[in-house]
Order: sequence, then structure tokens, then C-alpha cells
Amino acid sequence: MADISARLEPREASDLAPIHNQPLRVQIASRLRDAIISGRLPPGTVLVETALAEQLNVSRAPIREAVQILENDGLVESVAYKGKRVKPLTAREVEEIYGLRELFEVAAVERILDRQVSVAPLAECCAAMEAAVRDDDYEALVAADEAFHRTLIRLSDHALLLTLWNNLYMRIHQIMALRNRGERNLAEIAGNHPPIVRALEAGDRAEATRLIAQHTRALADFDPESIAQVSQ
Amino acid sequence: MADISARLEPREASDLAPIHNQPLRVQIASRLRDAIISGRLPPGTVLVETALAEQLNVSRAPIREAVQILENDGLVESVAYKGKRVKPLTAREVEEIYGLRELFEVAAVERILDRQVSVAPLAECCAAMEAAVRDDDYEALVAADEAFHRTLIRLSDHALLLTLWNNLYMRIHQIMALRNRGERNLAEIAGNHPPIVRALEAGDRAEATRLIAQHTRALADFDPESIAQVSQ
DNA sequence: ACTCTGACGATTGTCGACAACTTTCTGTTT
DNA sequence: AAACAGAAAGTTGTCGACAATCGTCAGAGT
Repeated sequence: MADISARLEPREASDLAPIHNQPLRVQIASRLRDAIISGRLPPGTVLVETALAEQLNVSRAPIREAVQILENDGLVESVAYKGKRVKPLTAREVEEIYGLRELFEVAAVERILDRQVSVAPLAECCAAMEAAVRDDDYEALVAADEAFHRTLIRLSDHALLLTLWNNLYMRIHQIMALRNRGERNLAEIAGNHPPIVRALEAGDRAEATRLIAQHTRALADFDPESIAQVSQ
Repeated sequence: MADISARLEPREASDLAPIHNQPLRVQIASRLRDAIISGRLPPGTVLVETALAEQLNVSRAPIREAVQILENDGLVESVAYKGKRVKPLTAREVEEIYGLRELFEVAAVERILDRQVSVAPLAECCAAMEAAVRDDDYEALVAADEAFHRTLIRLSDHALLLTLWNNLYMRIHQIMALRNRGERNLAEIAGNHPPIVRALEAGDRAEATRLIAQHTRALADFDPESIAQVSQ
């Protein structure tokens, strides 16, 4: 975790890039969030305000606010007078998260079918996945997969659901990062998606919901015990 | 909004009550939340930190943190360098909230049936509702109704869902407070619930989900245009 | 009359310091 | 050796002050 250069200092003349200047709390929260969901800050890691402030070269105020954002995201929990820490993930919680994922995705599918929304954006995501498989690019595949599912929710045209999804997917991201990945067949993951799009295009509600639920359960059941368990 | 007496001052000898001492941000957030969902702070109300700090006789720090809690609750939105304000409620948003409510309650019903959980606590809530109707006590009826639906979610044994529900119901509470209430038949509201319990006891999945969805829609459709609309 | 520039007011953003609380360690007593 | 009292360290909680930013309004120039 490197230094944040944009401290409160006089602007230099050569400095004409920063049109959008986000508050420190947002920058810090983004960094910490990224570190948590990528697994670099594993569950149980204690986040001490003074230490973070010194490390990032800012005062404690924006640190506190950033950590509070993460707390409300559900990534951090508070242990009074001891420090906040990255929330440990229990098997139960992982199960619940994937349960919610299934609930949300099935609901999105139903809304899409109800409203006869065009699923062309989903087909694009599938194409991106296929390209990633051809290139054997794991990162690109993960990105395309995330885009597919977020697009699915977005197409359901329900802003609140999308908000909840973004939060949920953040934690799924974290879970995936903590898993022993690698031995999974890239083509297998990608191959799950086009049938879903076809079922949506065909208006086959039963098949579409069945496929999306099956896909979610396949992800949830993958190596369910590999989540790192932390104290308490 | 009265004064908060528990400022940072030396404890007096007579002061031996305060076993539970919550941080100011939590106390303040609770107060503000209550004021918002009860409609005393209607949508669009600007929350100025300095004004609140002076009013509550605390510094701006805990005010900021309290408002941030409400922001993450979805009750307050931020307008940079201009002040935060109570989030305006659009008809669209109200519709989405009730859509989520239906989604959650149907999911809870299905989980309860899947796991064959005892629904005795729900029957108790029904009894409380009947008593409230007999006494013509509107407040008690609302409380019992809230208890019924929270119990339904709780019985589904899904901690994350319950968390989301609590947040969702907060906003529903606000919506109801902003509506023109009164002409609604108390007995009618109460009467909707026992059939749901009976269907759950009978294990009749189709009937239980139908009834709970119908109940939610009845609540959503009640006077949908009476929500106070505020600028932007 | 219109437009642009500059200053002013209001509000949030950030900082450093101090207070309060909990936990832990250490020394003493039994 | 065990247990209790007290001190000490570490962390969060709160405060007051200053900096940065945005919107507005007055005034000068065209």
C-alpha cells in the first residue's frame, strides 16, 4: 500500500489533469476495498486507524470515514476499543451469499422476461468470454463473467436491485479470491452462459430460471470448504 | 430535537446509570433515522453539519459519522460541498422498494416451507394484531404488523436476508409515514395475515406465496401517488 | 443591456491534539 | 503458586481550528 500523493499541498502549475478530485475517504475506501476483495487483506486483518493514517500519510479523519464505508459494505466489522478488522467469512455466510445471488439472478431473469427486454448486451458479454477462453486469459474471463451477471441485473431495470447486487458481488469477488482457484476449466465456465441467453431470447421462463439457478449453485458448490477460516 | 446531555464532561458522583454508553454517532444516527422514517424530517430536508452540531451541542465529527451511517442506509444523499439532504422519494423508487419486499417475503416463505420451520411465532403476532384491532389501537397494530413480517423473515433463517429486510423496512416505514393514512380499515389489514399462517402450517406452497405476494401488492397499491414529491 | 471577472459567504474536507475506555502486563500479597 | 490491585500501553471517541471548494452576487467593462 503506497503513498497517497494528493495531500493538501499547493497545486503546481504543471498539474492540469485532475478534473475530478474525490474526497480522501473515497480514494482510501476504494483502495482498502480493492485490497480486501482481492484477498491481499485477508479476513481477520486488524485495521488500526493510526497505523493506516501513518501509512497513507493522511490524518485519521478520512481513514475513519473510509473504514466506516467498508463497514457498511459488510467487509469490515468493529471490535470495540480493539480495532476494526476485515470480517471473517464463515461457511454459513458464504452459503447465504450464494443463496441471495440465486434469488437476485432468478428475479432478474423473470423481470427481463416480463418486460421483454432485449438481451443483446448479454450476447456481447458471451462473445467477450469466448475471446478470453481463446486467449487463455483468466483475468479477462473473470471480468467478462462479472460483466455478464451485472448486465443481467442491469437489464432487469431495477436500480435498487442493482445496488444490492453490486454489494453482493463485491463479497463474491472476495470469496473467489480466497478460494483455491486454478484447476477450473475456463471453457466450462464460459460455456454456461450462452444457453441462458438463448433461453431468454426464446422466452422460455422455466429453462432460463433453471439454468441461472444451476449456474449459481455450481459456483457455490465449488470447493466450499476452501474459505480461510479466521479466529472467532 | 432536544439536547444530548452526554457530552464529554467529567462524570459526576451521582451519575451511576449509564451502563451502556453508545458512541455519539450511534445515538445521533438513531435520532435522525427516527426523525426521517417518521416523516418529521421530510425528503429534501437539508442536513447541515454545523447546524446539527450546534443544535445537538456536539462537535461536527460525530455528526458527520452519523449522517454517513444514514447515507449508507439509503435515507440521505450527498450533494458535494452543498450539504446532505434527506433523499427524495420518487414513485419509481417506492415501486422498486415494494418489489423487493415481495421478492424477499416470497423467498422467506419458500425457505420456511423447505425447512419445515414452526410458524408459531407468526401466530403470536396475529394474536397481537387482533388485540390491537379490538382496542382500536393503530400504533399497536402497526407494531404488530411490523413484528409479523420481521418474524417471517427471521424464521427463514437467513441472517443476510434479515439485514437487508431491516433496511428495506426502514424505508417502507418512511413511505407509510408520508402517506395519507387513516381511512384504512384496521380489521382488513389484520385479517390478511392469519390465512398466510394457515397456508404455511398446511405446507401449501402455492397458496402461501400467492397470499404473501397479494398482501404486499395491496400495500404497495394503496394510494401510490400520495408520496410527497420533492425537487429533483 | 449583457457578459465576464473577482470577491464573499456558506459548507464540506482535513488536520492535530486530547479524552475515555479497554486490555494487558507487572508487581505485590496471600 | 495463585490471585488480586494498580499502572501502563494502545485504540477509538471527540473536539476545535483551518483549508478547499462551490454557488452567488456585485461591479466593471464592452
